[in-house]
Amino acid sequence: MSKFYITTPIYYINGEPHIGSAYPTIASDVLARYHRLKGDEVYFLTGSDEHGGKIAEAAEKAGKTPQEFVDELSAKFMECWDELNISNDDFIRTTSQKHKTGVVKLVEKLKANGAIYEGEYEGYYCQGCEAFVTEKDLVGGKCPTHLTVPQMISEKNYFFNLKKYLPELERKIDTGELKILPEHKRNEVLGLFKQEIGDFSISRSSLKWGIPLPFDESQVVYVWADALSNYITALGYDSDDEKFKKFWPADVHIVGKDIIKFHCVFWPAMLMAADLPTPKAVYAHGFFTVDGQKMGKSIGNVIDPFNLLKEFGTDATRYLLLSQFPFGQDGDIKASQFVIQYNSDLANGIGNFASRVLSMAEKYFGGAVPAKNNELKNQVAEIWKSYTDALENFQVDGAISAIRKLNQLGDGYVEINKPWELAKTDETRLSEVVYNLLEVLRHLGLMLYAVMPETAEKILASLGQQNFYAQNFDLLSSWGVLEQNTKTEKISGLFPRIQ
RNA sequence: CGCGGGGUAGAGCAGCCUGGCAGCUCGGCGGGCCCAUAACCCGCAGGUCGUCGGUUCGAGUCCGACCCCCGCAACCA
Repeated sequence: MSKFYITTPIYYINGEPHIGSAYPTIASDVLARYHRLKGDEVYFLTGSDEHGGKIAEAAEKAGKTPQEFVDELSAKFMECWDELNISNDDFIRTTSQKHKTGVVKLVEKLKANGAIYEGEYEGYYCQGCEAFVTEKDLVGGKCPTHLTVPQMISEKNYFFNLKKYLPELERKIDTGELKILPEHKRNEVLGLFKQEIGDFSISRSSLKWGIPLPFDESQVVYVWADALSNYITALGYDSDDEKFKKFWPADVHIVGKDIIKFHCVFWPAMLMAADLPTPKAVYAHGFFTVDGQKMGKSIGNVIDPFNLLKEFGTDATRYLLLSQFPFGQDGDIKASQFVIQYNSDLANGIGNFASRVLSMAEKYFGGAVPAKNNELKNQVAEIWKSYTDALENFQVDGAISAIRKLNQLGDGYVEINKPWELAKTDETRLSEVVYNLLEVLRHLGLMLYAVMPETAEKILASLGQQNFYAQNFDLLSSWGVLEQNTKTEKISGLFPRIQ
């Protein structure tokens, strides 16, 4: 039994949870559930990034203190994950005491190891925003919100000596000691090393809403040093030694492609500087457009996960989001496609298959599993292989393809064998066919568990397999687990059609 | 010369790394079936794979040039 530590990004909560944060969270949940089913000891972490100027600003706009503001929003995120049936083991908040002490210890360690030096940060500073702005933010040389010309000022900052760690880091990425996936993202990161990568500042004096720097309390730990640390502070870096030792390094950080550089360069370098192992893999997922356009409030095409949940329910929402395009690539989501796909894959596909198979068992055998038969053993084993291969490589969409294939195998098998005719002519053959169908349904349920846990449980329960996750996975995924005379029960309305 | 993604059937996508029958889902059309959630199965139509050139016995795939679209990202460290 091995361990599996998987993380999502921690979301910057200056707004409500939306589909952009739900997507990687669901995908990570699928991977976490798969590994648990396999028997791995899993630690699945998500959380919220709650410091920084933007949050202070948003809080002020809402007439709240920053702490009140993030308390409310982080609760919203937790509620959303709860409704999506996310099985995270912890939800790390960067304003939590556990995190703060961890960050302080990490920064002290970096300082002690000589990885931090004092320097000057130069940039345009907008008095109105009370923050540094980049030239890109300016409109006609002025701050777009305050319509003033920002001043070029410099302040004392503490810098992280990134350069010192780059050659060793490049080697790790090159040799695959730190895997960056998908492949093209790895090339992108290696490309960064060919350009100049400058040291970055890990503190700010102009910010108030953050963690005070232990060796200079006039400064605050700058966001990235603060946020990235969550992956170790959640495990109790320097406070809960046992948990930390057991799960660190992370097996995979699931990240958005916008934050690759921070996760593949800054973060591993910081870890190296603190004498800690680097993560085994960073997996970057893609972004999506909605109906061909970038999702945005101004366009009005934002998809709210709570609305999807209301319309389709937890399991279908999970399925629909993950099946739009390959995980790890960009793609487009069409709102109109959801209903179509729900009906075809879930109602007509999985729901109907479960329904037809279980009612045959009921009708022809009085709801008892007939004698075993191995006719579909090899075909199902092959589909399992594509399923596990996909998930071992974080290809969540590949698992969905395997599920579809198994569903098709089952439906096709019904047509070929025509049980309704066998019922009149050949009782023995009928029992073989129905056994095979029930066993296919069991495998389908098992494969569904990672993606649609509630549906999986319903299907497996209908076959008398309530305690499936407590069992040995190799056995469980092999053919012929369903014992003769096991009681079956019909399910109704697994996925009712949507008109 | 900032960086990245992309252009393959009516729609959405895979295939390209590692060249060898152009594939999947939805939709359309036709047929079959009656176990099932008006579900399921089979077949058909539909593509000069963005353009031009090159390499090759063979190019969607490799090389070069060009055209066009999108993003720099989830509301913004």
